[in-house]
Amino acid sequence: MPTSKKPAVGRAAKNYDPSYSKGGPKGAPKGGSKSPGHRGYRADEGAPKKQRWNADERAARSGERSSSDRPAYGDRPAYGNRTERPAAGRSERPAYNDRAPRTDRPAYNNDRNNDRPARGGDRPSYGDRAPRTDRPAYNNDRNDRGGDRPSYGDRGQRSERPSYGDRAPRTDRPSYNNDRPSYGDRAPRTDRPAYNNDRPARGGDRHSYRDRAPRTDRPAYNSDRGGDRPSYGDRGQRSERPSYGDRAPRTDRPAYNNDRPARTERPSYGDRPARTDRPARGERPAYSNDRAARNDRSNDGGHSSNFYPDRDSKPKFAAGDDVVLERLEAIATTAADVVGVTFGDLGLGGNIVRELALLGAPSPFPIQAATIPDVLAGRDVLGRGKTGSGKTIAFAAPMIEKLMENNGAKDRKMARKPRALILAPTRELALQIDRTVQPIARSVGLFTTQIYGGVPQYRQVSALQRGVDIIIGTAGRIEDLVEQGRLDLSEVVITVLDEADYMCDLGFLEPVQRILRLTKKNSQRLLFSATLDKGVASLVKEFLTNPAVHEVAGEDQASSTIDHKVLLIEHRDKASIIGQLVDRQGKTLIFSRTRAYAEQLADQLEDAGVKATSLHGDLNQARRTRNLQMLTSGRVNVLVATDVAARGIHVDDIDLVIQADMPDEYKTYLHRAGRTGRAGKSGTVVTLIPKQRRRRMEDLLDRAEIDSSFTTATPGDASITALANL
DNA sequence: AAAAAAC
Repeated sequence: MPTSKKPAVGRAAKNYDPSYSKGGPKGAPKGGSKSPGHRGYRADEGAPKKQRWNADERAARSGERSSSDRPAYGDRPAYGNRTERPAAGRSERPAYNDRAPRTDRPAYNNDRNNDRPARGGDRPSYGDRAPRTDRPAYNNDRNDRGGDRPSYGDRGQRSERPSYGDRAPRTDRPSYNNDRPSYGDRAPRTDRPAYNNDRPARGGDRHSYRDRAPRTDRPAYNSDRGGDRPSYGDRGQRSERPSYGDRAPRTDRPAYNNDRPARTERPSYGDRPARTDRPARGERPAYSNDRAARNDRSNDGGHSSNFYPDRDSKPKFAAGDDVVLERLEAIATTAADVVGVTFGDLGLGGNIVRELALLGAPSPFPIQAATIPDVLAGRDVLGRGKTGSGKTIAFAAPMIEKLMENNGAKDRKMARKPRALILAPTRELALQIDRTVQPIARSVGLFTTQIYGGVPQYRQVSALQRGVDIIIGTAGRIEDLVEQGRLDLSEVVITVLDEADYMCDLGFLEPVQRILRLTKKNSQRLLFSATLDKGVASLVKEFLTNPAVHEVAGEDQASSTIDHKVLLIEHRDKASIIGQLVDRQGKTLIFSRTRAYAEQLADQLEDAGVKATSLHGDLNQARRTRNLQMLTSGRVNVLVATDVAARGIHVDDIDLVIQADMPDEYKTYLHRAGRTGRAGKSGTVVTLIPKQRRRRMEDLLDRAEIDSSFTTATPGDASITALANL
């Protein structure tokens, strides 16, 4: 019985007001009541003048709330009702205010303003949001759009904004507010061109597809909505509902507790013998650059026979060891092989070729020329091309061509099962891949959707219900939807693993295996990575058949446009040295080993007046998406990230990568470094280490086959200012 | 250590 408060408030009564349970009748005045029986009553504090609790009070008391007062939300973990809440509910929104702050409360200080960007100009269009009835339209899977408006925290507060004043505690916010005005333009996202730049794949001079942005035919949704089916009449409304997506992020909350101290020093691995079982580059079998020879290699079978490591050698590759696995024996393609070859020559159809040109890829890069014919031929393919060499198009374009050939766009029936799957290790990467894949797919009438966590699932699910052909996503949510019976992978005939070697890492391998087992047996699988090695052997063995292995010749340190420097520093100087390095014009990406340190460092830089933000797994997806976008758009010059940003992420014009903590693995080094020096531009990688790490660092660089200078540095040294002036 | 799920 609702009026029986006993059970519902057991905890509250104990903690707050023992007399409460005897209390007054239900239906008493709202919070701040003068009724002694009501929980809002505060005899000692002139209730009348206390209109409303401020954030602190709410935080302090939120745990004591009686669910019977707010039956709808009491312990509601999900926001289920929220979506149904009638417009009227909005006037109640004050209640919501409490909730938002709550989520972050434990880590109030960490909660760098990032989360409230949206507040001001973002929501100008709220008024027209009215058409709630058209909600079905939500289908539009505008995933990453949602990202912009992280928390409904801002939502409710809208009308109550005045009360913001009480929120005092967030003193760290100041600079943010200043930026905020410019947020206004965010909503329409006309500035999105930046998105297009994200396409990781294209190196070279093609990074200029930004000009392509104004694709008026699908302006805003370009990247996100898997379902941007034109046939969906609701399109128009979309712009008015930009907001919903972000609600979900609450799930990230618990993670905030990590106040673990940033560990910058790891015990000691130094004694691990440097493994050099990798054959020297030169020893690799002679490349057959001959196209004809390559074409009939289908019967060579040679690659796969010695592809797997010896069984007894496996234990050597224990997790945690940074070892260089044997290279895959690959067919190498050189740039010279590709001269004069067009995408059409490789077997792609007219629509796709045209779309690629629009994307800024008029002719194939070596890795694309190498893998496209084999993918079209239906073979399993392993592809290795250095960071930014065009791997996304290398698998995406032929994959789409194949899907189209087999019954392609004719099959538009609702709830058709997806026929292709692209798996990525991080959500940002999945998003980015979709930005490349979707336009190509759309050019031939195929549809894509993103399936990744951290955002509400309903848009993803409804996209699936409408029917999509290509799924791009991360492992967790994909498995989740499969378990819910909302996603059926049994018709998937092409599966791509991007960053395949990483997907074989501890923690990723098993989910990936489970997902692959759900796809059609003996279907086509494509594995790509810049650091593809025999670490993928277990996957290859179970899921691939006689794979063709491709790489691009001549991709070594000598051909790199990246300059590497190691600074030997005192640990206590680290922050000030970073501050000095970052005092410059270009975009800088800083890698930290832990989320907490990334957050802390970003805070420190901001405090020092640097426009900086962070990217790591402790942020909700909305903030992740937005913070990355802030670097892309140039709103900040500095992004401090964990290794979540190490792989695949493409941001134009990052010219300096700073490793505030050295990476554990040589592969991580290569991927982090690969965020710069893209598109043939020059870039610099600076790694800060205490001098006792020098030996380990040298070993790591050896494994990565990188030459680097080592310089002892203290704050203010010329070596540092020189770097800052690059 | 980080990443990846949570209507």
